[in-house]
Amino acid sequence: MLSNHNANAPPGNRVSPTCAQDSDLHHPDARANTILNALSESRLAQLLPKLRTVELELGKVLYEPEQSIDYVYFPTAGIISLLAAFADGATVEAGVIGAEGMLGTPVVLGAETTPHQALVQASGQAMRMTARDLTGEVENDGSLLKSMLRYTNVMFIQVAQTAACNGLHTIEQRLARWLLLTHDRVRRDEFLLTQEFLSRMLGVRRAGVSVAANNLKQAGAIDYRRGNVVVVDRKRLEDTSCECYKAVKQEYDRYLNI
Amino acid sequence: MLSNHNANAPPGNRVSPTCAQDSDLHHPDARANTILNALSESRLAQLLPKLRTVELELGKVLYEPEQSIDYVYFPTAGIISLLAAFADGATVEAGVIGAEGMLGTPVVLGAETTPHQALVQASGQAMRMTARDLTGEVENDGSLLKSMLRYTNVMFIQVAQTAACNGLHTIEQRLARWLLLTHDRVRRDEFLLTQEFLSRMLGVRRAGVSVAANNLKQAGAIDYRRGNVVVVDRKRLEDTSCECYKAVKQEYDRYLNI
DNA sequence: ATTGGTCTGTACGAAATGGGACATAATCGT
DNA sequence: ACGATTATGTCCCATTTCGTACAGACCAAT
Repeated sequence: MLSNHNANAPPGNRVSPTCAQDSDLHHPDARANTILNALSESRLAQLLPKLRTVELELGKVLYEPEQSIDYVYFPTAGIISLLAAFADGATVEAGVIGAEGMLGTPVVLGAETTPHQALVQASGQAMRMTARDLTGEVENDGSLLKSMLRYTNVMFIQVAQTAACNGLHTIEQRLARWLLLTHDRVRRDEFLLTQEFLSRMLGVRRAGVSVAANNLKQAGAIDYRRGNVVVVDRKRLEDTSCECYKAVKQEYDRYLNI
Repeated sequence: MLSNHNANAPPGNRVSPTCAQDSDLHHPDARANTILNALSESRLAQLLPKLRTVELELGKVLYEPEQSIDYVYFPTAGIISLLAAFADGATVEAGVIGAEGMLGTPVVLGAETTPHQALVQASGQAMRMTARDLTGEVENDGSLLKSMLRYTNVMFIQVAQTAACNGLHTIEQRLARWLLLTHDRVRRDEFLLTQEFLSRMLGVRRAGVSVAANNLKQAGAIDYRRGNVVVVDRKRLEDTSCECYKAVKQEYDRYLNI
């Protein structure tokens, strides 16, 4: 689930997982993921033998474009980016996935491959299941499917908003938005992030990121020091960002609260 | 289904619907839509009482942002655009829907509203069903759901590619791509289209569209005259467009041929 | 034919971004 | 401590796009 940070919250604090559906947390790992957490205790218990906890290592590529999908991932911490890659090596992020969702929606939708690259943007852990197992489990019982489809809907909304945002807004606005998306999911005020990496997420030059990041730094919104970003003033970030952030956040909040 | 046009095809020709699953076309209207056409004759017969043919009138708004979805539409001819709208009145197209798909995927995914505007971009017809009926039908039998989910997957891919495209490519490239997307779906070489309209689809100034369209005209790719576009040399359009067109086309072809 | 509305081509300066390069600063490994 | 590596800030110039404006072209109705 996405955290609601206060401005100037102390760095390094962690928001404890809330709103577990069943009060007895027999499966704390799985329950940290919103999709799995939506399942009944018994349904989750059925699933657990097929789920395995794996580390999400920073920079690791989980899906390669046009290759078959072997596993789906339900993150419990960390962030995964979905990237469009081009022949000339350019990349642009289409969407971002945290503990509120899953990597592998194409499997749910009946596809066996994806044209996108999936990349760990912030390290963490995930519950992993084979695509084959997932397909089988969906046949058994509809609750998991429903949970995943509801997530697919907000993910679609996020990607659609990114399409509009990339066309209309400045690098600085988009950077602020991107940092907010990350802040929500990483649930820390400090995270690792080079400008080179950011430039490949936003699909712009690194020099452009450098200028934009510096502006945010001068404005007191963030602190930036050699691959280490600290969100200093979240409110200011929100003010700098375009309305795209709030529009999508609203949909995610609705998704999380139903 | 999307037509495969030859360059310089005579204007006004129509590609007859192909690959109907059942040889006896008892429901020619419905069978013109790829999703409905994927259904068995008996399953389609069950559905027909709840489907009604409606006109898609040019410029008509089918969904308004944040309002509840009353109907889903399976186009048999014509095009529907999915738009992101902003507070200052700006709009950008996130995706485009023709007879290969449907408007209303959020209903399939369990949502009751959509943040997007849906707008008829090219007139035609659609089979319409209430969102409530659709939800009920999905419970009955999985074949319709599977068909719709497979479409949702390619739609997602289209939107993701649009996100990348809007960030990386020039107005001229994006315009060429947009015309190709329209050409595939309208199945005519000539269609109605003002530059003002195009500017709201691409999220750029009308003056920018004017220059780009003129370049395409000078290059002999299209003819353009007061809201009337003619695709003269499709190959040239494809060469002008970015790789985004072919990347998505490939996914749609795969979707259509399975 | 005239008129009014719509659509299109074009112009100008301003702003944003790209392509490419380089110097500086921080960090790491030895 | 020191050199190598990596990350960042900055610069120049070219290109693209924006914001705005205006005139010409086309069309429809009178």
